[in-house]
Amino acid sequence: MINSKIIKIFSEISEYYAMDDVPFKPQAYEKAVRVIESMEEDLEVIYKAGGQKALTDMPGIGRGMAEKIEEFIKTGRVKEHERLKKKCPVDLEHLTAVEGLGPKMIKTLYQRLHVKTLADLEKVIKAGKIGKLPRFGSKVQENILRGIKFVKGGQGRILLGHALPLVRKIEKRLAELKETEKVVVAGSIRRMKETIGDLDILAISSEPKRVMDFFCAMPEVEKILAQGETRSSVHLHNGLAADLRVVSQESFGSALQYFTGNKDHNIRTRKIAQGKNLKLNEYGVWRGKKQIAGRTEEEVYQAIGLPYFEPEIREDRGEIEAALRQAQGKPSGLPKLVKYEDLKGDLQMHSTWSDGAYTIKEMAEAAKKLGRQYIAITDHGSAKLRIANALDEKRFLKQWQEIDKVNKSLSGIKILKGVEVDIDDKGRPDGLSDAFLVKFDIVLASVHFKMRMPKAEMTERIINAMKNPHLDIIAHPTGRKIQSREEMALDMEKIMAGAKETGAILEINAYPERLDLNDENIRKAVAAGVKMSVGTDAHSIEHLHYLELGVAQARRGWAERKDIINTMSYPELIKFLKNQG
DNA sequence: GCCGTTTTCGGCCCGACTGTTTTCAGTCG
Repeated sequence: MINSKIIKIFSEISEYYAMDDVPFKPQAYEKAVRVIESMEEDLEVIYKAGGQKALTDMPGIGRGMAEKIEEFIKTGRVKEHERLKKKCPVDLEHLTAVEGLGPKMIKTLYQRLHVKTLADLEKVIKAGKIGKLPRFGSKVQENILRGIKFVKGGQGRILLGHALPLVRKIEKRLAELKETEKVVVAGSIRRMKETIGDLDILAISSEPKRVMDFFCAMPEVEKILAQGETRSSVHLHNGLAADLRVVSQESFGSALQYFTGNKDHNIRTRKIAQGKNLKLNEYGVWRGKKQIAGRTEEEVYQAIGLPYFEPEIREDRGEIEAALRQAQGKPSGLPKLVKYEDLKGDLQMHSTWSDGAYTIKEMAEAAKKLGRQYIAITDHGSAKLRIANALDEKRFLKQWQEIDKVNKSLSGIKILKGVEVDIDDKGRPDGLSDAFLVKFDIVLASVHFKMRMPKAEMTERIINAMKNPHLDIIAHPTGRKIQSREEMALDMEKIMAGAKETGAILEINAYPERLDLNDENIRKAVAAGVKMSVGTDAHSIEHLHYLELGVAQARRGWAERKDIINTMSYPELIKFLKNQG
């Protein structure tokens, strides 16, 4: 996969052009970086399949960049990048990560003091050499030192599921202030992106100063980066940066629209406004100096001739085009996204019978409290019994007795007898016979070992599992763990075609580290007409909340209610699973 | 450097905050 290398090279080219005030090129390279960051396919594969043409078909990639990608594939380098790097050979990746340090300052530091790395930078500041440079006063030095510390603290993006509890706590606390009329968390949290880089909080208040004072004094705040009347920025102890913006009622909708993003969606909407001789900014939609919209997002979108977009799909991944098609009465418009409350049950969780922390009864009671109508207990089944305390046929028979008992004693929730069975390297269920599997209400198949097989064999392995009529769902189909384990090598086109043909269901595993399928693969499944299920993979009652994360990814993947099987009622689902075989 | 149902040339989203610049550059989102 060469994408990360191209991303690094293009980012650096962008910074170098910015150092020299080259107009427009930096933004062009930045845009291309965002596009490449959000794609899954390997640029090299795309190039090998379709040459430069296939590359320039991507948004933001034109001839110049396609040539550079080609050059990198052929020679392993990009001459223009090397030329620029030679002029200013510095560790851009880490220097630019320092808050408040941009290309101009990095250039000055290199030219005047030969600063190349974070260590160099720390050294010259501590040696008192930096104060002689223009625009490097004591405050700047202090901020840079703090920024270096922050970068070294391993600052990265945080998993959505890990950030949400704190975010909601802060949101609630601000909302309860008497000085605030409304508080909403915007940004990637509102879009429910799988990882988030910072918090963007928006508030309506007629006393912004007091709200800002309160915000900056919260116990989670480690350092105040900026504090103004309309915007404040802080670093939190957990490594997240948080921004609070206070806006007026009249501008709340446009501010929410703007700070929800993403950036490319916003650029598109602003251009569309421009095309109608309007201006869209965070204060409203303007015709000349007259504000014509801004109180609500619906109003803002309407004013520029667009429908409302659910936050989860605001990624400039075709939603604007779909809306425009819809406006012209053409097919393939915006989807009617599955709703959070459409989910009736949870189709993967574990109990004390295998590696869960709570009994079947405790899980069922907790799920009922969350409004689930049914759950599937899917304890591990495998010949490799030592793994995750997996069950054999004998123990399953005992476990079923317990499920029957709990089903009798609990009203208002149904428990399905399920299993998450390992599949071997040929896609065969490991340790449980077909004659036994058929007795379960629902069977999940998953890969837990030999995850590094070559692409063709791994794809074959999964498709073989799909062909087995006793296996209903492929659990966490790609095996990835966000920020820690790569996806297994799979030909997703073939996987989708295989699922469509066999009627196999692909799981959207809602566990924060997994979110697997991810949003883009969900989109492919939707397009292929493949059904999906959402399961929390809960190992404790606290994890049952994760269902929301899975639905969020389904929404980000443009899934509708019909695409997700656990939007069905219990009787519908049982009938559906029986027909599946 | 990219892009195009008003364009293959002439545009390119827009504003807040900081610091030390006495009028604005740099950075960020």
